[in-house]
Amino acid sequence: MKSPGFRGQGMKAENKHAKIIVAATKVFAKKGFFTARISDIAKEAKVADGTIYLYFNNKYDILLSVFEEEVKKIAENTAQLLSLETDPRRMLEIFIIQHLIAMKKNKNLAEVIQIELRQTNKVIKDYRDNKFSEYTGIIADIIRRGQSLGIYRSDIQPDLAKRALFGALDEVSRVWNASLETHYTVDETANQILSMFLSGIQLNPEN
Amino acid sequence: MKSPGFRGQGMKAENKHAKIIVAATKVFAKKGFFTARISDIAKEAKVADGTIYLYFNNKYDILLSVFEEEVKKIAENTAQLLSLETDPRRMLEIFIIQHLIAMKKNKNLAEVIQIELRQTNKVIKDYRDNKFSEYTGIIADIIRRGQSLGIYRSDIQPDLAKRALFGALDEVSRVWNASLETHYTVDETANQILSMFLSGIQLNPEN
Amino acid sequence: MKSPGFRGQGMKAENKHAKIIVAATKVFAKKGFFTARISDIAKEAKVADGTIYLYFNNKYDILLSVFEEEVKKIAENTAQLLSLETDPRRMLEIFIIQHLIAMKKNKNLAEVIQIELRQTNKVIKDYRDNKFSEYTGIIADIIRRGQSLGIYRSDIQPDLAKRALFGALDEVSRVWNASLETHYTVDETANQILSMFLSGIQLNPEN
Amino acid sequence: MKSPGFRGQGMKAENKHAKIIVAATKVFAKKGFFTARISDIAKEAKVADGTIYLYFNNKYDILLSVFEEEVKKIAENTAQLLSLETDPRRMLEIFIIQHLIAMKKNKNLAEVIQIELRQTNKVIKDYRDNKFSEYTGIIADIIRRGQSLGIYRSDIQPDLAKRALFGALDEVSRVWNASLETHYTVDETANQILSMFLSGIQLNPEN
DNA sequence: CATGAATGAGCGTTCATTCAT
DNA sequence: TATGAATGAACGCTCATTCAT
Repeated sequence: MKSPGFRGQGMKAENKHAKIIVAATKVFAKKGFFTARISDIAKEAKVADGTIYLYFNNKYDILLSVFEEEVKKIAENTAQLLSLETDPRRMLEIFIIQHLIAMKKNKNLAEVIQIELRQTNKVIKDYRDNKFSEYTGIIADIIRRGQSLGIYRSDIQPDLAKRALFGALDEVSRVWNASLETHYTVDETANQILSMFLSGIQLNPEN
Repeated sequence: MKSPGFRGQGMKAENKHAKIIVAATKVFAKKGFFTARISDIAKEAKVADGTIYLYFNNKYDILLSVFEEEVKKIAENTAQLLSLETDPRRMLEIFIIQHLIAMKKNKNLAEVIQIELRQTNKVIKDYRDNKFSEYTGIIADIIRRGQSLGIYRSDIQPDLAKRALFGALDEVSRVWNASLETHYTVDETANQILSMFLSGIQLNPEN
Repeated sequence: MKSPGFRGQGMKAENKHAKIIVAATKVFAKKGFFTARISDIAKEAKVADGTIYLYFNNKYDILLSVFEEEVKKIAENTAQLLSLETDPRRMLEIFIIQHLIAMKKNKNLAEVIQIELRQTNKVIKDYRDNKFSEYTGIIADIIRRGQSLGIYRSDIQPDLAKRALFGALDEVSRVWNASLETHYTVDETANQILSMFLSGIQLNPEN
Repeated sequence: MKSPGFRGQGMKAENKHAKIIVAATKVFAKKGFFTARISDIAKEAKVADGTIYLYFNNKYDILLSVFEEEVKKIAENTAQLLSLETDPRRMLEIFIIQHLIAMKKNKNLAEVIQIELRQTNKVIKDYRDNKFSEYTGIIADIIRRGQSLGIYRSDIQPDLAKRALFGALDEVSRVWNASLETHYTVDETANQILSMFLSGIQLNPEN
């Protein structure tokens, strides 16, 4: 990420940076990282091709920035909501709902996270995962808390369950964008996933 | 996919086709579809660049072929094993284990399925999903069978559960290739996923 | 070359123009004309990129200005010193020494003259040569004077000798900047060149 | 420098490589390295742009190759002719004549050597000079031989004289290409330079 | 069938120049 | 005058695809 000076920028620069991020998210989601052209992003953002390079080092830097900035928003929002809760069951519910809401609200972003970030090379993946781990790590934390409270089964591996839940959410919300089948509302979906997952990991399932 | 005539091919042609598929699977898994070059595949297959075009129409055709052929193997293998079973619980177990075994055995393929097929454009995705649906549809079928037998909760949407389970398996096995964390054996993983998922969808979970 | 109005400039403008010339000379010498960026010059001159276009029409105009202004200085200085002399041998000595001193003193300029002005196209070269001819023409004039005085060999072609001497001085002083070998002082070098050249063109060499 | 395989190339490949070298020499001479476009060279060589990259790594590699190959020819030719001579005066004559002949015969090359190789950065210059030193070093060797035989003045620094002579030849032949003035024949020019230079460095000049 | 040299369309990126402030 | 963000034309290079051998 770059930034063209900081004199009296105030808002102009911020706007342009944001405009490019939004445009890139849209274009990447629609065409994929490799198929997307810089000129596509520029056109979408209504700036010149060269302008993009005033704010980003290269094409991949745009992808990373899109990822970082957008994921940060979700992660922070979710973390904040969770800080008000103590019941691991409610916390799981919150995470699931928030994730699905975010994915549904920003379909472009969903694509970017789910699809584009599975590309490129290992180095990039590592970087991505470090960032992403912070987010998915929330799930594992909730599970561990539930286990220490005797609510969740102790034989469940938090890291495995974390992946299983994230994978389930990821695949489920992918449908919304691919629009391959009739799809369900966020609430329906969240309920289904939550009830399955909760029953699956709870010690004494009562539903 | 092409086929270079049928004059006196006998076996050579089949061998070359197969060699290219294997090479492509390896190269796509390692470098990704867009980053992989035709010459990489040719070199890996010990074949001239031009030879590839005797067996495939274009680069994307190779990807599709890799997908079709390899997925067909898994699907057929799984279908055959399932035909010997009637208990929806056992059937789910078989599916999960077989999928994870296949992913672990053929890491290249796992990457191709999980990563490469999330790229390219919508048209491709649709095509992919039609093919892939046959495979993941197995899960939905098992669930419906379990529901009609009164074993699985009737409030569970089979198509949603199908996606949730596939997503969970997909994400869980992704770790094996990315090797980001200490990972579990196939059996461990299968047990965890199975027990979570079974408890989650069973009407009266007793395990 | 431009000139930004003449309202109340006084001195500021002159300073800025000069600052840019100095900066450009330095940058061109270091990076070459084509590799040098306007922003490099602007940064070196501690001026905004756009400011440069208040004083020069374009990048090439800067190069020309650098050349013109700096060569003019040398030419005028040399011409003034020569006006006090009548002996063609002393005049040649003066030219050689002055040229080498100038090159040594202003290494950046030396690079600009020697290297940068050999780039660009024919049109430019012609222009350059017209300007430069005034300077190198001094050598031919000295030789002609010496020939008419019967001191220099009449079979020597002044224009050829002019080029030979300038080429020798040019190449010899190039070493100082490229610092490829142990190099000699101005005096040493001047003596060597002078004694060689004088012996070469004198009618009755007595040294 | 590259080469596309070595199976049964025999002549085709060689031809194409040579064609590109010739075309590049011509284009570089006409437009200069930086102003020359790869597509110019390709067009001149009647090949596709991409073909050039089958034989050269990049644009600069073409320049280096042109330089190396052409200078090697001159250097080898001159060295061979010199091996038949022992008189330092004749040897100097041979060098001067051969150099001027080569420059006159291949005007494109002359430009490339004289102009283009003064560009780019220090690293390149060093490389150039190492190569070029082998050639200009011949002059210094001749002078040293003449000094040890008592024919050339011992107070002359061979390395300085070497540069002076090369610079003189360089500048003199530059005129042929710039065609700025009426110019002399090779013989005329060689005679003038030789007689000046010989008189300049001989111990007892008798001409 | 097999080869791999040749092709050329296409894209990421740079940077001289402009212009609104 | 001065600034520097914005522009967009231009180019080096890649690589999927073709085709003469």
